[in-house]
Order: sequence, then C-alpha cells, then structure tokens
Amino acid sequence: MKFPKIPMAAINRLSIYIRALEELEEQGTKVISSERLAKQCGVNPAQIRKDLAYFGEFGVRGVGYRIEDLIREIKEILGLDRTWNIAMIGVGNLGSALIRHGNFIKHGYVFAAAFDIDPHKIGKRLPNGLVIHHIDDLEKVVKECDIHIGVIATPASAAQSVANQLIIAGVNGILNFAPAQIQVPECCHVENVDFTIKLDSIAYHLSTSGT
Amino acid sequence: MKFPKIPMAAINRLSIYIRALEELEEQGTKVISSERLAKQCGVNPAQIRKDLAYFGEFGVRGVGYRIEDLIREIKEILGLDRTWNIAMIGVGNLGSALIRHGNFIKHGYVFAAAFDIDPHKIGKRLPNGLVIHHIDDLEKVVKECDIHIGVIATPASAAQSVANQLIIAGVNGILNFAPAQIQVPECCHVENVDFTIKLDSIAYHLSTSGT
DNA sequence: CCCTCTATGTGATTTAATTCACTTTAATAA
DNA sequence: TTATTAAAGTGAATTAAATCACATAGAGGG
Repeated sequence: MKFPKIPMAAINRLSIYIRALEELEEQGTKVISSERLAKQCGVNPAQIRKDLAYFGEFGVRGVGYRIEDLIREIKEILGLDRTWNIAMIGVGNLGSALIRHGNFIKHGYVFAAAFDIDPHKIGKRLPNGLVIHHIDDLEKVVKECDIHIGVIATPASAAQSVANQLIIAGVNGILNFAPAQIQVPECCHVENVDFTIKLDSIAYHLSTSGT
Repeated sequence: MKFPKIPMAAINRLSIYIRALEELEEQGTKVISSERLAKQCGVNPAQIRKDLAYFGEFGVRGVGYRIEDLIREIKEILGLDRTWNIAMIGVGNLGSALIRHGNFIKHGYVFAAAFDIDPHKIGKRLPNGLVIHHIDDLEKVVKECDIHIGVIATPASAAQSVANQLIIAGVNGILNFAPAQIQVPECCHVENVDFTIKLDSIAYHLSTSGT
C-alpha cells in the first residue's frame, strides 16, 4: 500500500485492538483472525484488515495474526514503544483524581509534573510525590522534566491561556478535559475529552427514542 | 427538510454551538451569523446551517440567528429543557471527582445516587450528601430515585457487568469512563469517554510529526 | 511436491459526511 | 413602494470512510 491519508478513526481503533489483543494474550491465545478480533471489538473484520494495511502486512494468510507480534507492531505504530512524560495543569478534583488513576500509567505514560494557580496548593506534594508548581513556572519545569504532553484539567475559562503557555513551552501534545474548544497552531495536536458533550448526546437519544 | 438520518457528529456539534452561544449571550450579544459562530467554534459556516436545518429553520435570512431563541431551540432539540437524574457507579478516585466536579450540574444533570462494591464505602455519605449504595441495590434505588443515566467509573473488568445491571434496571443511557467496549441492546445508548485512546492518539501524532 | 483450505490484503463499490454555490427571504433605506 | 443587501436555507458536488468481494499466498496434509 502506498501513502494514503490515514483516517483518525483508524488510529483510535488501533488502541481498541491493542486492548483486546492484550486481554487475549493474558488468556494464552497465540493467534487470532480478523473475524474473531472484529467480533470482540464490535467492528467489521475488513475494517481491521484495512486499518492495519495502512501500516504494513502483519498477518499470515490462511492463519491470522500472531497476537504477540501484532501487539508489538501496533505499539510501535502508535509510539507506545517508549515512555511519555505528562504534565497535569490544574490540580483540582479532576486533575488530582486523574493523577491517582491507574489508567494513565498502564502504557508508558508518566506524570512528571503538576501545576496550579492556587497559592494554597503551590509547593504541596501530591500522594504520588509530585510537587505542585505555579503555572508561571511552566516553561522552566517543562524543560527540566522533559514534558511531552500537557493535560488541561482547569476550568473552561483558563483552558486557552494554559494551552498558549504549553505551546510556548514547546509542548506539542495536549489532552484537554476542559469543556472549551482551544485554538492551537498546526504543530500542536489537541485531543478533547469532553463528557458534557457526551452527556448531551445521551440526553438527545433518550429524548428522541421515546423513553 | 424531510427526514434525513442525522449524523451523530451534528448532535455533538450542537453542544459546542450552545456553549459558544451562552458565552456570547453573557457578553450581551443578541444576534449572530453562521459565519461568526463558525469562526468561534472552528467549523465551516455551511455546517452550522446544515446542522440546524436537520431540525427546522431557526434563523432570519439577511440577519442571522437570535441568540436567546437559538439557545432555547437547541436545548429543546437535545432534551436539555428538563433535568436528568444520574447514578454514579464506582466511587473511586474518578467517580468521586466527577461527582464533585461542577460541569455536570451546569445543564440540568443531577447526581441522584451513587454505588460501589467496596464494603468500607457502603453507607458512607459523599460531600454532596449522597449515600453510597451497594451495587446489588441498583435496581431498587434506580426505581426510587428515577435514574435516567448511569455513569460507569469502575475498573474496565467490571464495566460490562455493571452495564448489564443498569439495563436490567431500565437505565437506557450510559456514560462509560472505563476503558472497555461494552455491549448493549439496541434500546440503550452508550457514550464512551476513553482518555487512554485519546492519549494514544496524541502519542501517535507526536511520534509521526518528528518531534 | 502438489493440492486444498483458510484468512489476509486490496481494488472496487457503497455509504456517509462535508463543503460548495446558488436561491430564497427578510430587513432597511431611498 | 421598490431596490439593495446580507445571510439563511438547500440541492449538487465533493470528499472521506466503511464495506464488499475476490484474488492471493502461506500452512498443512496426503
């Protein structure tokens, strides 16, 4: 396959595949067909094959995919064959819960710094040992700790300004939990985790499906 | 316009529009064109007009949209002209942070019940006054509190079983924070808030854009 | 060594979503 | 009252994504 544009949705599905594959591996399964994996992930088998085909040929015709190999390949594709240092900006309810939450650590993401603007919090230590820095020290600490990804867990009103500071500090990956659309230059990649939108979507579906 | 299938993405955008509109209203703006709103939301103006056209004609040609009216109309479309009772299942780091978090309450969502499986937590009160029930009492409490939406904030391994219990209890809207694909019958609507996928997506983009 | 079987890899097709570009309509001013 | 203007509404065109369906190739048995 040549150099087609890769749909974002395909990238997201790779994460889902990897989860299913790791579960299968734990159960001792060695090989799986696109059909069975598709069933487990709730997608179309051709979709899996096409998603993988964007990046190479990882299967064995007539047999399927060797799970161990495929996990390694997908991790390499996604850039999960290394660690990523994360900074949390906003250590309120949500921010501190996310730091304590185990799911970040699973795949090589490491919380390496935390920031807030509340004078009462600055200098305090989080349960995991991180010191809370003032947001004004962002650029300095980002350099010191080699931060790759910023997680915004501030109120919506602060999100854009925090994003600006992250970009100035050279952070090109942002995970935004604030319910706000933030504008960033081309070089920076933003993902929004916006559960208010999801809730509204549920409300819409409940309203319309006559429940 | 007749009865076209409405893209899910259009529904999600309505939430984004409403946010921008409420901000504009606070600033005292009365009327806005699709072009200016589009700029603010980072989308194409025709997209806004088409999204709204799925549901009716809300603008004034040559003028724009009256903000107050449009907010009311979109709220009605999404089913936000009422309150929705929410149950939190899993009162760990994330669950309790979400309950304390203000964004749920903004648009008529009310936490009306909380559940866990840890015996140490059952019977305790959360800061907002909610008593933590055992998950086995789900069906009973859902009836008593008239719960419409369940939020799953358990480990991935428990997500499917919790979803099953919610459905048995008659809850047809689920917001799933666990990193797991859950299977539900047609009648039930699930939205996933999966920040591990989003993080992987960021890792992919950082890896490929040579940073 | 060849034949069969099975599941991948992929060009072609279908389906869906987005954007364009034009038509319509309301407001305003002459 | 009529001309002008601005922006909504919308059919058509475009672009993108998902699915189908078949050609292909490796594995294993005879």
